Amino acid sequence: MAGHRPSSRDKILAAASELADIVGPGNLSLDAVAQRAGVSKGGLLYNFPTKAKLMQALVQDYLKSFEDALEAEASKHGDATKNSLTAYIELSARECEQKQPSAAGVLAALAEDPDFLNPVRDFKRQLLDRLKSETPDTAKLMVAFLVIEGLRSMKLFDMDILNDDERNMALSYLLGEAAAS
Amino acid sequence: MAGHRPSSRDKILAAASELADIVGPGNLSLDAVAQRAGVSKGGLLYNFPTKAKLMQALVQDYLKSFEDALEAEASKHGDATKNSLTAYIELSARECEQKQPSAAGVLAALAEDPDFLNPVRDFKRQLLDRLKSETPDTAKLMVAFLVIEGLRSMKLFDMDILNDDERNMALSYLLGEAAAS
DNA sequence: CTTACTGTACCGTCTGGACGGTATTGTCAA
DNA sequence: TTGACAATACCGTCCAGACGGTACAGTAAG
Repeated sequence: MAGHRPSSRDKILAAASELADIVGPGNLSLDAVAQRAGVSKGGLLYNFPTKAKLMQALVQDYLKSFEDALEAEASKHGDATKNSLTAYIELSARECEQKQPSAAGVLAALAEDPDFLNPVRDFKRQLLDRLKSETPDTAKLMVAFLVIEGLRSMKLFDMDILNDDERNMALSYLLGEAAAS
Repeated sequence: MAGHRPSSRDKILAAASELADIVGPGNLSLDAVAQRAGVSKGGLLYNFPTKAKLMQALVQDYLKSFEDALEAEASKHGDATKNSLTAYIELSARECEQKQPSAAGVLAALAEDPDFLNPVRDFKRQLLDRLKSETPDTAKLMVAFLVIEGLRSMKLFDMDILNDDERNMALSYLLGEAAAS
């Protein structure tokens, strides 16, 4: 009762992501998710009537946390001391350093059916459009956006190709270019 | 060893990639692959004793075609009229425009077990090291490398977030920066 | 009475892979 | 030349188990 109780729904979502990370994105079974979430299978299916619904929720959850982080960043220095591209780069740099378990859930959704990623595509296109309207140099924006996508994909695949120095080099280059705009 | 006419092996590999693209990376079954390749399941299992071996071959195949393209690019203008980073950017730009079905096979391997991507990581790290030794400005190299990774990941996920103009803007910016090094 | 589950039993389907068989092509001693 | 054998490259069937999903009776809390 005391504190914030994690709902079954949240426990299931977290368990699904963690499990996807452990067993591989394509080997996620409802039985295993229910067990890890400390929920009966009937309970899981009460919250998510089908596996597809679970996958959609996993993606929505991922997008939601992304959106929240963006909003938090925006309200932190709400006025125009920094341009929005700079804010986005800094946010992404910070996200790069911490691991985000929910990403594995997105991969599980992808494995099930690539169409589950459509909301991600739409979200990113919207984000890019917003950035575009607030950034004078489109070429530099594209470069920055793509660098961050590259970084994000590496993290998604858990491929630590770059070391910290190399990552920071790219990021600070971007920040310099963004400030010069 | 390697036959000239399309061997069963090659047909199976192609069928697997195509099918992964159709049914989703995580829903690839040996039966379906065999059927599409025009081979019996026994025949498939003769060429690839386990599903894991198939997945490994899919990844190797992908890497091989990547490697071949790089080598072809290098021998095309073998001497130092262009630096190697410029060559890599141009190659990637060209790859961006054509669709590559083998990418779906890589996703299937990922869905099965993320560790199957280890050879990809190693290959890319090696590539980056080579580029690093031949490129004076490391920061610009990192930016270029990451932009290309971003582009590649979008293609992998079949997310056409950017239009041609936007893509070319980023690419020509990179080319300009690379030439200035 | 409703909400939010638990727990168990069950169903039809699909899956990886084992296995035994077979046609074709070499290899090689007599 | 021939007959015996072996290797290659598959085919087709079968199976134990896992899977998503259904059904339903029970229950504890508000």
